Amino acid sequence: MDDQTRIMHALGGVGLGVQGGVQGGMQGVQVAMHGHEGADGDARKQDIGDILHQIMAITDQSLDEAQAKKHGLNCHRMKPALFSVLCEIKEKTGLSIRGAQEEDPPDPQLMRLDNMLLAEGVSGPEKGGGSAAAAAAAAAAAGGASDNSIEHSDYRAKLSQIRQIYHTELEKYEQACNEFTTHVMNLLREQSRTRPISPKEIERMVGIIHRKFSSIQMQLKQSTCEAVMILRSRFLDARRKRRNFSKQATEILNEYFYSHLSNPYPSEEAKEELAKKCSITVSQVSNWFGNKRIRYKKNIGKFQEEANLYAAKTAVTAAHAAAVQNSQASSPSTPNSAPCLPPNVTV
DNA sequence: TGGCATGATTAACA
DNA sequence: TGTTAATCATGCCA
Repeated sequence: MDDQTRIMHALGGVGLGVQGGVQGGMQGVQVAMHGHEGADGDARKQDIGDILHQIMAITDQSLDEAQAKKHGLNCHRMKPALFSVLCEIKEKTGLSIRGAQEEDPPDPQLMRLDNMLLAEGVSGPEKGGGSAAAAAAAAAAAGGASDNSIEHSDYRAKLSQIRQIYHTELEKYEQACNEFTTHVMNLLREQSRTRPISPKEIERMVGIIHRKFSSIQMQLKQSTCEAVMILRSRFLDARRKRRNFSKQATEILNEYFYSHLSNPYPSEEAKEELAKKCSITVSQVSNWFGNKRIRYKKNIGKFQEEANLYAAKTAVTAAHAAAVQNSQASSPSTPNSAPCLPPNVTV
């Protein structure tokens, strides 16, 4: 590091390395201070040189010594002129540095995270404790399943919890960012009394701080998204929600299947009726019949026993119905009499 | 805990 | 659009 650069470093905290700027500045200092090049020019140059050397030496001194020296320099008669010229130099070079650091375009990853959090109802206005997408997904996944509402409310509660944590953390980050920014700005303002710091430089520093904090925020957003994804898969994935139908429902479906074995294709009306009886959805009935047909066809032998069982059951039911009908026809005055089963049928 | 049962999903097809 | 066939993922039981 050459002397001039060290001078500028000591003055501005930035290694400018712009020789023309420093030299021009030094001329400017002289012109500003004296307005002319006279006979005592050499002596004044020597004076400025002394000041600059004192400034340079500050960094090598102890705190107490430096403090005393700083006070002396602050009271020096040339300080205002030298300070304003150095500010001017720094402003010029600072602009050229900033030119190379244009505003970054919006990060696509951050945009994706923001969009997702918005869609899930984590960021933005609360959508009644959970997202519409989640509600739709849950409804589509479980249809009319009885425990759907319970699980969905559980999902909403968990999502709300994630949302709350996210906002608390976000608030903390913002507060920390503001506090840190204020702190740095105060420090810079304080330092601006002894070294040239332009408002634009402060602005740039604030930008750097904000960028650092937004990268931390991005991590928060990413982990929140992951949490939502896990929650979704845990609660809303239909395959995870598979529950065996009740024994009664399976019996009703099997009875229909085996009593229509020659054509096990229930009509839409029959499906609706079965769905109502079994407390399941029509599409669940369709799924059940689809699975049953293919599995029966694949292994008739295995299902034979079941088929016989349900055939017998159907026969009993039919006989029972017929008996009740006959009984009602012969003695209408005794509608509540015990069922009369055929002698060869055991229940 | 492994294996079977079973409900759901998906691609292909008529 | 409904069905088939394959497959997945979970539930259940010995």
